[in-house]
Amino acid sequence: MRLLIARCTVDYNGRLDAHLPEAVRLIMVKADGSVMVHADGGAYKPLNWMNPPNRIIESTGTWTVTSPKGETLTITLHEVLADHRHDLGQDPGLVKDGVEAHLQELLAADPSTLGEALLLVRREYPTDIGPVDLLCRDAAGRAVAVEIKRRGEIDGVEQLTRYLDRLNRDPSLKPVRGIFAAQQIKAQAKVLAADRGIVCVEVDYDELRGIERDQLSLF
Amino acid sequence: MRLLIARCTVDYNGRLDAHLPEAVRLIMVKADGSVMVHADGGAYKPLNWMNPPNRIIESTGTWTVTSPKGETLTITLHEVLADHRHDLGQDPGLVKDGVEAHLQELLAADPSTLGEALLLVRREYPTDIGPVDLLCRDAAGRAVAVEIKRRGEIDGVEQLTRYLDRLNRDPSLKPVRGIFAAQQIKAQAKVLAADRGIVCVEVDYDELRGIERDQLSLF
DNA sequence: GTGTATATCTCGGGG
DNA sequence: CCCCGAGGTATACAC
Repeated sequence: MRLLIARCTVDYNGRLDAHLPEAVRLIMVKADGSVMVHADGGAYKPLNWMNPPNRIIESTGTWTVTSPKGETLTITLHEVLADHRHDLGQDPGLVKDGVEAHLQELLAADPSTLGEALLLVRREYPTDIGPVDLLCRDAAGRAVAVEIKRRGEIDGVEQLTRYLDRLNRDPSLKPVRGIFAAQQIKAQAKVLAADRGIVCVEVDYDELRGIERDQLSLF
Repeated sequence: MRLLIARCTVDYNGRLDAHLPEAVRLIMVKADGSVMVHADGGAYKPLNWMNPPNRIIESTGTWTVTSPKGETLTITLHEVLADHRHDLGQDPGLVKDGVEAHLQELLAADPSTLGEALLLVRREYPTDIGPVDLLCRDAAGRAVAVEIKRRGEIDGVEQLTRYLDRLNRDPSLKPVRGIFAAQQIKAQAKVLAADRGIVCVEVDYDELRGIERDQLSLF
């Protein structure tokens, strides 16, 4: 990684055109060819950047960074105040917990946590406009589509509505009803869901995880 | 701005839980209190970060960053390889061109570029679920709602549909029809729009800008 | 590769 | 303050 502190002007031409007037900034060049221009505030997004892969041409006082997609970043260096180089090596990577995928796993493992007797048919059940998070059958054998979000907002209800519309065109499934599950569901989303006959369920992630742990500890 | 190169482990607890095993990384602390932990790849997103405002407590070998929202970032320093400090000063900021706002300006200035005689009623016409990009009247005096996107995708059609649904509840506007305008519209979005009686128009931004320039040069 | 959905999205604007 | 919409969104994942 190379860290340059320099008084510079920067021009980006690509998906849009952008220009940075002269000022002192941090220019970061990563081992994979990424280039970022940072100001001393406004975390964490750089003012300008180029995603890898890139070709970096360094001539006197000017860096030209080109991507295969035809984007260019031109950095004009007026004064270089520091130029640090460090070898960081490969990063072992981030371990995450608490995102939607986990919630989906937990609910797939036991759909009855949604408040009624449900049997999982398939996770990521495919339709021609995208996959439904869970497709289940209820006690009476009727199809139930479940859309899972970490935070339930209006877009999620729209999404589930589109899926229901699609699924209900399949005679082997029809009639399909919907359950919208999330850790928290916003009032607007609840109103829209109610309007469309979709049931809302707020699930407690920590509790769910606790239940799973308890079940595992039985063995 | 402070730039630390250090062998470290990092833990984030907040909107989710995340952990970084021991490795050499860049730790960037900005003047506004932002903290970012970068690896030597994977532009431009940090592995971990905290947005300002923050309280940073530095004790021997451990940094604890706390936000008012109850998020915490704990950095354990195993070995500090470098510690650079630089004063960058205030940044004059970025100048952009070519985004949706500009497209909206150009179409507002001359809605007839959408392919028929239209008269602008108002930009950002307010409804209680959000503002419609353009509200116009056609040659026959009928209301037309226009949704503008840089790239036309399925979400944009959903958005316009919601607006039309709202606007059609207003007797002074009803019936309102929709035009979905974008530089490029995806096939799926076109299908959904057609299904809902919404007209799709692909506009050429460069040409539009050219026309504007020509008109200006008449004066 | 395209299409779809997620994100500690970030960021800015308006009520 | 929240809510909403845009983004050079980036990123992962299924088809």
